[in-house]
Amino acid sequence: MEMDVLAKLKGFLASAELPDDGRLPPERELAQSLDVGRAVLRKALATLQAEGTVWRHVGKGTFVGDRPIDTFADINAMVQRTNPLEVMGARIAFEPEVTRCAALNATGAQIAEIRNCMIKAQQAPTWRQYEQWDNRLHRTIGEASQNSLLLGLLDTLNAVRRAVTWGRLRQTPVRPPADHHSFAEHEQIVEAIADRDGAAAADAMRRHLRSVESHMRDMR
Amino acid sequence: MEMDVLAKLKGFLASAELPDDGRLPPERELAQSLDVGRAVLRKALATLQAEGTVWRHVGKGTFVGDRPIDTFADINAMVQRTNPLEVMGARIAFEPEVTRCAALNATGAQIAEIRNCMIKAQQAPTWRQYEQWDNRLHRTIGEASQNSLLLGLLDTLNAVRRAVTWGRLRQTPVRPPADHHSFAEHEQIVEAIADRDGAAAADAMRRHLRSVESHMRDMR
DNA sequence: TGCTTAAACCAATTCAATATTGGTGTGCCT
DNA sequence: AGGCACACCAATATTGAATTGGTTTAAGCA
Repeated sequence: MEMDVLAKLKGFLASAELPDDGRLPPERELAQSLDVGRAVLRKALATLQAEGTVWRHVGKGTFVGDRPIDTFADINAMVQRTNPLEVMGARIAFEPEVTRCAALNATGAQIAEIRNCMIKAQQAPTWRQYEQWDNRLHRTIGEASQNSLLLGLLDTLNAVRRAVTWGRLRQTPVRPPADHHSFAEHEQIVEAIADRDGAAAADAMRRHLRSVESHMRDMR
Repeated sequence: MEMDVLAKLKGFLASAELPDDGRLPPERELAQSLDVGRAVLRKALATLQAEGTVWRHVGKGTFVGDRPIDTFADINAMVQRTNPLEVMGARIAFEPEVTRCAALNATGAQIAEIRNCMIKAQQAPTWRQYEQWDNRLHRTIGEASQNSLLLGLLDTLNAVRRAVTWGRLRQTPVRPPADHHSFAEHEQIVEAIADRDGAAAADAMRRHLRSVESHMRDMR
């Protein structure tokens, strides 16, 4: 039998320069290069795969290194373990710092959109639409941080929040009152971001969320 | 002028059966259906969009309902969109606040375990084991926040971090030097938590992560 | 028999070309 | 002015062909 296809293969891996993603040529080409049949090459590749130095997938190819993790941040698990109080705690811990980054990195267009969301929220004729614009305001602040990972975490947080807060949508009054506490707080946040004042922005967001939290308690 | 294109459009929305994703026909078709020019239709659609009953995007179409935020709880998606610099930015924004919560809420047992992780990290004979204990230290701090949602977000952040930082494992020296900068920084963090001093804990963690970040830059 | 090779086929995936779609401008008409 | 038809653009969707790991089959060779 072909005595050491595996050794030959390892030699190839050592010598050949692989693209930065670690992909190595398809089986058919590689078999020709190494002057081996495909079946034998596959056996060697199988052992490499078994010992973890290589991973492969139909249609994608064969790669050296570790298989990319396919773990989802299980939002359902978080939802089951947490509660509205924790959600507010997490928001109070997290969002002010996101806001600080936003104040330092937001583009002019993003500041304009944040301000637009604020105005639309103030003018919202129903609570439904108010919350829609409020959500969008907070998320645009996340985008303005210019950090896609922070944005991803914020989205996760919001997904959990929506799942936890579900069902208890406010429908008591028809529309947010003109002196709704959030309006002034939103303005302070937007002002601080527009001023590029990170500390003030973080403080304003923290005050806003604390205010939301206390009103949540009042509602029960 | 066409007096009530908007009313006609709303009538269409009410009568016509939309596909379950809420997509409505493209502008050109819709204009013909309603027997209106595209420009006027666009004006009506613009108001609908402004009042939030509709969202639109180039290439996608026009949809009724809320714009779906492209929430990526998918860690792989986060990994692909982010980079090591963003990861450090997110850690610097997020972990200090988690540490603050930990200082306020940690149990005695958790403080003891955090301290234990710190000692084990100092004594680690290899970089591999050092990072293992370092990871566990940071995660125990997350547990000590007593907020399962914060912990979940921290886990997500760490999963992304591991995936992004993968492959560039340090192997230069055999073991962390005795005067490694992290050791003193870890002690400050643990002290502040043990003192129940939230602000000091957050500051210490922030200094620690900034230090890690600067050393990362030096490595290049 | 026992093992390899070559070839054909399959399903998952990628890739490139094409078609749609919202956004924008221009000229023409009333 | 304002409505309309038309042409263009950039972002997105869609489609079809090519690629790739996996599997089977048959032939070749010891």
